Amino acid sequence: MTSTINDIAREAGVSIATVSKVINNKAHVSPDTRKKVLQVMEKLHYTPNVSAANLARRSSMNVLYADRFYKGLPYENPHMFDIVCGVSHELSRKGYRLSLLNLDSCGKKPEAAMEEVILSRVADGIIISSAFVTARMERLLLKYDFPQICIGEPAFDTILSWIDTNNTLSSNLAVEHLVSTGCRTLAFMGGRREDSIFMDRLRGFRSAMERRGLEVSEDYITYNPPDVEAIFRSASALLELPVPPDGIICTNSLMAVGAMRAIQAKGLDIPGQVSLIAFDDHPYSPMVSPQPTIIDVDLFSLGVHAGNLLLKKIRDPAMLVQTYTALPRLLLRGTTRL
Amino acid sequence: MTSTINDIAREAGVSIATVSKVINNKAHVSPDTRKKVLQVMEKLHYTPNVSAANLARRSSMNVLYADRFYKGLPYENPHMFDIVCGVSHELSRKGYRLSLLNLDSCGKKPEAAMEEVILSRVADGIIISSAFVTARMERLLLKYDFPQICIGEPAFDTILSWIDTNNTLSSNLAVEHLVSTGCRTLAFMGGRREDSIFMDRLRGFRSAMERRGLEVSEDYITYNPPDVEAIFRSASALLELPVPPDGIICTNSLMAVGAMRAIQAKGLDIPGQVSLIAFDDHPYSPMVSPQPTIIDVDLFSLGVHAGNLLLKKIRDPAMLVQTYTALPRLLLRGTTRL
DNA sequence: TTCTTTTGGTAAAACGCTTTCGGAATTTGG
DNA sequence: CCAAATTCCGAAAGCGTTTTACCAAAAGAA
Repeated sequence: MTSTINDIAREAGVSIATVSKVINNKAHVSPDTRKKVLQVMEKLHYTPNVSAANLARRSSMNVLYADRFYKGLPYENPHMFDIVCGVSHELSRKGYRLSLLNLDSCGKKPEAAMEEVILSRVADGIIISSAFVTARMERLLLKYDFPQICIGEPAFDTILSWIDTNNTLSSNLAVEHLVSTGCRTLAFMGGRREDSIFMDRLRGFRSAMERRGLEVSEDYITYNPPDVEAIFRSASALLELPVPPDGIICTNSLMAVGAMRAIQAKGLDIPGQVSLIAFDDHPYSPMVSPQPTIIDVDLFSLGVHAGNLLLKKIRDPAMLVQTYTALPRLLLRGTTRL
Repeated sequence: MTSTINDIAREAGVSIATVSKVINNKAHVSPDTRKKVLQVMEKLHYTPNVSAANLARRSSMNVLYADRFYKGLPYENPHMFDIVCGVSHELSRKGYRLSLLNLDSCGKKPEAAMEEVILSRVADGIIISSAFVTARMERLLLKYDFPQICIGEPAFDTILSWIDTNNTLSSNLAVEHLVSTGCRTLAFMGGRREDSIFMDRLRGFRSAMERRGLEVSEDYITYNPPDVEAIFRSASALLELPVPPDGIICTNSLMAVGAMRAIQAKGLDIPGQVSLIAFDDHPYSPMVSPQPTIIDVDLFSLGVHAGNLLLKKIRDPAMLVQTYTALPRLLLRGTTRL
């Protein structure tokens, strides 16, 4: 059927040990022999059997991305795929493969599924959504000293490695930009109180304001459900305040749309009378007019970074814990002044 | 270190052959022995080594999803991830794993990468984007009789298996809905002529119109670049025609936005004076007002179907070629009459 | 009873690699 | 020029499973 290392060895008149050395670019093979072996490999269309190599080498050249991959997920989390692409890109450049581990629909508890994965040696490391990183999960990963990177800072104190976006810095950047373009009264439109990402951004907002000696009244901070109409009302209320805001920070694009509609409904000019800045870019930005100024993060790069970090840990098990936060960037568009 | 099948056999006082039978749920093991072995496995936290099993069994319980996974991809193709999720979900339910094969950044030509993948036995089958299905690729897959499903109908006549959305039927559904809600003059806003998906939809549009005995003049068919301003002008031009359309079919959401702006700029009512229907739903639909009526496809299910079909082929190599087209669905929202 | 199946189990041979170890040949150093 | 080191290569021992071939004992069929 397909050729094996034995066929190559026989045909090239060498031992399989030598062929193995050629395959893995190891030393102690003369240029002539190497060339000969390579020719035969080429001729017989030889490709090493991955399972056999994995077994002998005690490694799979494989990494898992552990998360929930379910219906409509791009709707809930339209950005997650960007990270996956980044990881995959980096790994495949380095000769590794990325497999998806569906921690939801494999019929087992996440921790059980994880232990099985580790013991079965199906992967050399794992990239795991911090949504699945419980204390038990942490213990498991540490127990086996399994190379790992969490996507998102875990919700508890941990000594696992993680990477995340810098939400505090993002808020700071937003405030900085609004203030430097002349805004005096800032409002903040957040999501639900339970959502840590919003709360991080709110914390960042408060500290950024404080650092600049600007006062922040609770009246200018709103918490909104993911519903355009509710957001519209919430933004309208902000504009009714005795001193209405001249700069609004929206923690996502949906809020940006609701807020913009409210501003326009009041007949106010954007960015002439009210500036607006939103978090997270998305494919349909051009749909709104004027196009919103955005603070976001290059998630593809974040994925590349995660892959890179994990590979380092795999190659050097002694490597220490790492954390990394990606810097936000400002996409200057039409809803803030220059 | 971690326990092997030998440890289990010794501890349970049986041979490794018996343990193997227990692991794989095979016959010829007495209930008592089976129970005993299972207990020992549980006790020693035993999980079979995947590489060893793969090698012996000559299969990998792994499937590849071959496509381009690159920066900003969710922007170009925000729906692709939904398919991946569907495939992953179905496979993991059946005990298979899904790996991503980046046909772009692995440093080889797609065909070379594919041959390597097949020969290395790293996967039992492949799901491949038809963007990569060339004639050479087809020959390769057929030569090795490698289980495969194309995502999207290949651009040439092929005997490979594929699944796709039914663009013709989608157009038909759009026409049907518009006509049945009283529209008389329909316009069609397509993308670039090079893009097969648009052309399929256009073909479907023409035949649907013909079937109803409705005339379709070329004036009512536009080809647009992915740029809101251009789309806006194009839609405005449509509305300037001697007999302006009272129903517009937009082949994606961007066009819907451009068209809606043009209609509203003319002071016309949606859907009172002009109805509008667009292809493909997306996470930011609620951002536009009124929310567009949409024709789309459940891509997650399409992915599930693809995974299912591939698994069948893997388990029964004699299975014949299959094609499948997913039925579109109508999401009735605010831009068409009832 | 006697012959045939079925059941429960084992030993041993793959599966296709990597790696260690040792030996011969060659190069280097002093 | 000789000892020491280095290079090149092969034999053989794994790696941890699955599977085949075979055997004894039990069950069924006649």
